[in-house]
Amino acid sequence: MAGNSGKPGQSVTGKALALLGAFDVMHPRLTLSELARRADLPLATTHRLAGELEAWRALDRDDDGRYRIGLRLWEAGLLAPVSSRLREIALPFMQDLYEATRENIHLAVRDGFDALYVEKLSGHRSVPIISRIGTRLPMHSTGVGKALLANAERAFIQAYCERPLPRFTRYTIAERGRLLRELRNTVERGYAQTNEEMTLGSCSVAVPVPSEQGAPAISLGIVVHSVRADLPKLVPTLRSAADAVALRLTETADDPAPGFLHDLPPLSAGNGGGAG
Amino acid sequence: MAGNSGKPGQSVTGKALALLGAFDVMHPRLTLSELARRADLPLATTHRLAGELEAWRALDRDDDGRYRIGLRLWEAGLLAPVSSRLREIALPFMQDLYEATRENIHLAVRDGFDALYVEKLSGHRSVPIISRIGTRLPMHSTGVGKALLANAERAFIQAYCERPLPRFTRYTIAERGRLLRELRNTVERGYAQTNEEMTLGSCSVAVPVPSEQGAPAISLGIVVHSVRADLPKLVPTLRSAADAVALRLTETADDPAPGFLHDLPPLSAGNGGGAG
DNA sequence: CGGATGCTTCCGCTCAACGGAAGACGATCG
DNA sequence: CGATCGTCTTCCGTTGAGCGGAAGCATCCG
Repeated sequence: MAGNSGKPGQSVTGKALALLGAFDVMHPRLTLSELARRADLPLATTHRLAGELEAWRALDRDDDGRYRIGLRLWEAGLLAPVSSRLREIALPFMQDLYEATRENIHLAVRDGFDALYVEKLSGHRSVPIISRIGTRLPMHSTGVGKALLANAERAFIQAYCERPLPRFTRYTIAERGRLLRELRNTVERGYAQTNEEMTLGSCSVAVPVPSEQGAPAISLGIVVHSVRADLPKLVPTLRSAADAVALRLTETADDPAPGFLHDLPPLSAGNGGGAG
Repeated sequence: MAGNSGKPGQSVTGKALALLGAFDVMHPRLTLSELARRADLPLATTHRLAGELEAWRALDRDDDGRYRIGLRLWEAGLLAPVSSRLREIALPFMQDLYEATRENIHLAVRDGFDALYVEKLSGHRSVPIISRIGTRLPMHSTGVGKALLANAERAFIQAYCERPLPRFTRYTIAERGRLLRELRNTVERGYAQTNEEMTLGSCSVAVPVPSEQGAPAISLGIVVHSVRADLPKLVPTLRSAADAVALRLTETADDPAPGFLHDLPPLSAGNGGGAG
């Protein structure tokens, strides 16, 4: 870097991004030293860069001096297509599903080898589960995950199965052969199902959201208490919601800015300009 | 910058952030040239930096080469307290409100002179309105905004009123004196109300979420068709939801990572490390 | 085919970025 | 109360990462 020591070859941008990447669900608040350690950067460097990020409000500071992800970064992130298009379109349908069941409703996309949770609705009556928006869970142990995996390309499924398959409960399908069979069943049935495979006490059904070749894979699912035996009954409702989402997605494929957005009123804050 | 021309005094980090800041609701997809123009950077510089951001997946590219906000940035943004704490806590209560009314439910915080929408629930039966998660609307013309403004410090209200007050419909309260009177009423009543002040055809009620001194100001509101005359009837429900949210917020004030998060399973993708 | 527009690569110059070191601060301990 | 430790902040001389104009491509259009 433009400097006189340290390991060369890392760009400033890379370092700044490493700082952002130092935060995760388990570590949403970090002291300067923790930040430096986790991003693997010298303290002085971390201090300077974090200061710039803070000035732009990509980071915020707590009263106790800890760093957190800032409002401005949150705002920017919401412009990602998963949120500004997919979530926006799917939400009303998910609400319908919620009204019908009052259970956890999940919307996930495939990203790498994970199911990435894009939206989750849950009320006070829903089973508490670990999924959260923006987190990743494995594809072989979750409903939405299985729906995504079962409908992926053959080579992808193969690659997935060749990796270690973590086991979470005694019901998790962690054996290659069984998983492959399960996935074939899933495709035939047209929907995925889990029974206490991620968490004891909860089970789920999920369906793929039909998508064109090349478009990101999406799925929609419901998680309920394992005592409910009539899960498959929910499948038709689920499927019609998924189909409706797919339809809206193709209909609005090339809207520049989604929805009915006339010009927004003049804003005031949060436009602090570049740091420097 | 470490370079040989251009306007000095701008840091690399500042430029990278300027690129992120070039995206907004009206411009969620940008070509390289647009990006360069909007961020006010030379094309070559934009190209290089955008490339690094893309490598980290802070940006993505469309099939047609346009840049968009990337998944990784979206994930990072979700770690901001507004999302990972406030939204997480408020959502079930908002669901209850939605079940009871099937109307638009809004959660907003005060940021600068704007009401920043943190969460919005709406189903197919709700009035379509322009609010979206992550967008800002003025405080004098929206329900949640008035609830925030009315309960702000005296000096802040003063400062707000001295700025121009944009008018959106013929019902918008755009006169200083009337606005101040309206805000006093709001405080006395204990809830804010709007009647077609932002959009013709819709009106709203909102209440502040009680918060400690120094904590960010939050409010909760409902937007309905203007034909519904019984809006104030909703206030008690709304208020008890707001109180419940406030209580949960103080109860969980210093949880490190929210909720019941045992260690997450091993992730695979989306951890591409720094760009270089 | 000429001209306009937009994307990508090249490359030598230079100053922004670097980070060790030292100072300030605060908490804990004997 | 002085010593020790951990954390945060500032300073400053050195240098290679970043710079961006310019040239090269790729499309599109009349």
